[in-house]
Amino acid sequence: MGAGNGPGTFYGLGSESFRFFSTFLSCYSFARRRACGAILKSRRTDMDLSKTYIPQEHEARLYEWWEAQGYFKPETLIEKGLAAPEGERFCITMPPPNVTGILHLGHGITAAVEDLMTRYYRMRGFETLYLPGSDHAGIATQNVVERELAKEGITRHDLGREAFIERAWEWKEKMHQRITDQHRKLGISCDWERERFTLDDQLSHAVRVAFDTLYKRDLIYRGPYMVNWCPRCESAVSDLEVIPQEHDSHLWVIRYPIRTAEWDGPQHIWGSGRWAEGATTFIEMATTRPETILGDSGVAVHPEDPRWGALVGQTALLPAVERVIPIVADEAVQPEFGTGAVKVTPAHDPTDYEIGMRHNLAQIDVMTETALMNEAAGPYAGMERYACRKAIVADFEREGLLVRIEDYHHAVGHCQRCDTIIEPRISTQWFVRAKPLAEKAIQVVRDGTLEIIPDRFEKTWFHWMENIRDWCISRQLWWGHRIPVWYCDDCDAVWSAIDDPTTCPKCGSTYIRQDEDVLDTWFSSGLWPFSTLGWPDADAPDLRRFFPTDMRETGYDIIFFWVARETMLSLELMGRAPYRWVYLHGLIRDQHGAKISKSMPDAWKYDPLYIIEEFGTDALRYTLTTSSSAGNDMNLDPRRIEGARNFANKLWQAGRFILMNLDDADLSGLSNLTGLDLLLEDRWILSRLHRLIGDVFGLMEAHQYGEAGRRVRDFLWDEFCDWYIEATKVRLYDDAADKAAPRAVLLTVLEQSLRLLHPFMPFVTEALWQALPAAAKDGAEALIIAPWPMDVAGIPVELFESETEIDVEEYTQSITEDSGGVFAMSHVDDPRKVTLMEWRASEFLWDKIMNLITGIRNARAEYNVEAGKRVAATVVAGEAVAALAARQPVLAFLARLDAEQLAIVAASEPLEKAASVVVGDVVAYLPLAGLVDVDAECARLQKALGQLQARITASEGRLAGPFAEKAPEAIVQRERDTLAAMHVEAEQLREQIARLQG
RNA sequence: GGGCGGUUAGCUCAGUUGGUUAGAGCGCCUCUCUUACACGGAGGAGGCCGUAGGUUCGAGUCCUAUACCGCCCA
Repeated sequence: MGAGNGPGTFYGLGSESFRFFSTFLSCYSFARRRACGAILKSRRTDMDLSKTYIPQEHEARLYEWWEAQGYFKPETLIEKGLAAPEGERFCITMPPPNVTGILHLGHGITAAVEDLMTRYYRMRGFETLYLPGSDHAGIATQNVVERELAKEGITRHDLGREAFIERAWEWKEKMHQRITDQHRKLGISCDWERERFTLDDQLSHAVRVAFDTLYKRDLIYRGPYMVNWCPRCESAVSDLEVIPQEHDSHLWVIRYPIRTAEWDGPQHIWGSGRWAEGATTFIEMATTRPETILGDSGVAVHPEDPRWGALVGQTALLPAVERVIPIVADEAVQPEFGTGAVKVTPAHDPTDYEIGMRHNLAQIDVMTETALMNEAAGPYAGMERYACRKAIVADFEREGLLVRIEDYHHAVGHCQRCDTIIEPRISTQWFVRAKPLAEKAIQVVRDGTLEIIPDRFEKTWFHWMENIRDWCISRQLWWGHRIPVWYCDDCDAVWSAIDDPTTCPKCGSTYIRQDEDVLDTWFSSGLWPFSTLGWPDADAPDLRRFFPTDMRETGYDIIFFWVARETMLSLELMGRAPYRWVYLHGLIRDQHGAKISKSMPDAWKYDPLYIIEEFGTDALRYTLTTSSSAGNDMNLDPRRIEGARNFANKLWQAGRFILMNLDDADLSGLSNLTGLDLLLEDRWILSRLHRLIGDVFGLMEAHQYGEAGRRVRDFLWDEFCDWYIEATKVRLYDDAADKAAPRAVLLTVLEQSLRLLHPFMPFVTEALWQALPAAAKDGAEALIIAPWPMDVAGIPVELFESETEIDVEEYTQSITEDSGGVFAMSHVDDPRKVTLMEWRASEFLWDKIMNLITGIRNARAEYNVEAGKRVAATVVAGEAVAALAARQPVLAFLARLDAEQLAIVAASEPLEKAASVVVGDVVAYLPLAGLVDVDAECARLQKALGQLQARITASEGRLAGPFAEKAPEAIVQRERDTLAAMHVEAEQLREQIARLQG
């Protein structure tokens, strides 16, 4: 190997395609110092791209090569002069995947979109950093590790905290390795040397500083409040971690006896069936959770409810535990629900908690941390909560206190991680005061500092932020960042510290202990955009250079979990928003819109690794980036992936074709395309490329990535492959023809298109690009760092765009007057502008030729002309005769006409017994001897005329109405032009019909 | 209950300042293994853009209402 900068340094692949590749690379590095024509020549004789594109032959080696070359690192871009040291930069931090398991398509689209952005900005010449990492995912990881332990028949308590954490680290190492491998397979160009993990020392330090800062600002507090308790995880969870699920359940209507003068308590024991004997007055109410009866400390009715007004102020006797509870009036009670009275269980229901606070009712916790009934539950102590429910309902029935049972459908909160039913419970926890943070987060979105794409999510953002509740951040787990708060056993001091203290700062006691709990995992990932860059070290170079970052790209499903928290924490700790844009992609579902889960029978079809194996990474990435638009879900149809695979191959074939047709070409003309003898189709494709580059740039800047990717594909397949490449065959297959122009244009268009497509399909584009001759690359050493196209042959995409819409007539005339095909406009002084106008004008004539060819092919098909048969034709071209005649061979080739018998004339008498193809004012006659049936031909033309006539009528109607006065002049003029053209074509059709009938 | 999104060809989806005849892939029909490509090529069929109103010279696109599907929040 030459300078050792080729993939061959890393892999010794023996395929033919690869041999060419390494040969070429060695040539390339050599060529940087001196001309290597001879080597280039020998290269082509033994080179051969594989017959089809085989992703496996390229992906791994290219990835390793890119990485080894340092292309993923911003430093490399500076060193190579591809980005300016203090110039524009682009930074995106990867949403850290959980170390719980393997990647799915959600991670796939995240990686694909983020890498697309990264590669785009890198090629744009920005100092670009895509920073990877992973998340310890506290509760989720702890759960999977516990499940692993369960297989061995042990619990985390058997192991103890330290040993358990060791096990969790082992798990993390294993999963992290797998996740990283998969990300590499996806081809993402992130800087692995900057990879972070939320439990890294530095990031853990950041968590402590963040906590300490917020605590000292009184934005973190601790206290006993109603929280969502997961009895399986034995931990509090935040509001967002509770997933409501619809359930078919019951409404139990029960009654409690009122203490009266006649009856002030039971004479018989609970369960005897005579407990309520003698009671005269009852208050009736409904509950969905009978087991919480045991924790009731009151009954509430609406103050204006006439049914129960008389009872307010009296007391009821709570069955089973015989607690005397007051009947209170509270606005929160909905009179229309159930009986209008509700039991109040302040320790087990958020609403009841509020009511209890207002009326000073006791908070009686009747359950343990694992949701067994505790001693406060009296006779039910020790029972599991749902067993207790059953038992207590039975007892109520026996005692005549169960009025009825109704069917009831309602939503019950489940733990996001383990699906256990959440038990609302009073518990002492740590909270972040969210309101002041949310106000700033609202502000930055309102004033446009932070832009959310698509913008409809801003509304969601505001709504959530405006109704935000304090964030419970403590978790009763072992895996995570331990809360940096210490308690002194001697003086009861409580304080937060960044470094572990050894003594109490107040009394000096050494009897201090750290809080047992850990922080919510989102607290640490909420620091991600700056902790990964070195914060809290304000002088960390990455922090200074890359913060605030530019993009947060993620699924909209975690906008609150993560994006909102990142933003709030960044605004509070850094004083500014963590990024400029939030780009939210949609969720991926299967082809029928069902959520993809491991339990689906065809889940394997949606495994990214399977897809990569089967279709290649590029196919997956192209599909994920172009199959939907921002914020919208995607029903991923495997057929689309197949289509993308086919596209990669199509591109490969185009590359093969071009390389095969270079021979020992002199490619010196590449740098000065406009100096070559460019024919109509050359100018056309260059014009199309010029437009494409401009459009794609606009789309990328507008974050319309999917549309950009589709445009490039459409251009490559429908214009470049189907028309341009086909058209060049006329010259490439003709030994007498000038091949320099088509070769140069083929190479230029392919090379520039590969750049545009690279962010979408990094591997096939790089592999192909590496195979192109150095002369076509404008000095770039790798496609991944090749500059983003902004011009074609020195004509910038933004040049005079509005002024260059060409007057077609002027152009056509200028070449009918035998100007040698050169378009001259004396009043335009900038030669680039003249060229561009000429290119634009060529679109008009080439369109005409394409339409003519399509029309002829259509007629051939209708007359069942043998596919390969060359037929004679006469084209009556009117004033386009010079332009068409100049491209006579292409017309003959693409329409399968007999070049010897193809006449292109300005005017002619209609041909007898010929099919006619009418395109505007041009008519092609195909004398299909013996095939043309007059009636059939008439019908064919009549059909075309009928369709055209309908459009003419519509157009005339439009122009006769208010349209002509009210619509903008340009639009009206266009309509007039169209109508005129349609009249011409209709006239031609009528003539043909008349000829046949006459 | 509040909010958001979707509803476009048989299927999966594009369609961003309203402007000629609404597009793609796959599938379907006819032909074609023509020396880049059958993971291909040529030709073709297929849509009153959920429904009803409205604004406008002009609506898939803007407004209102409504139906169905989905999501988020309470």
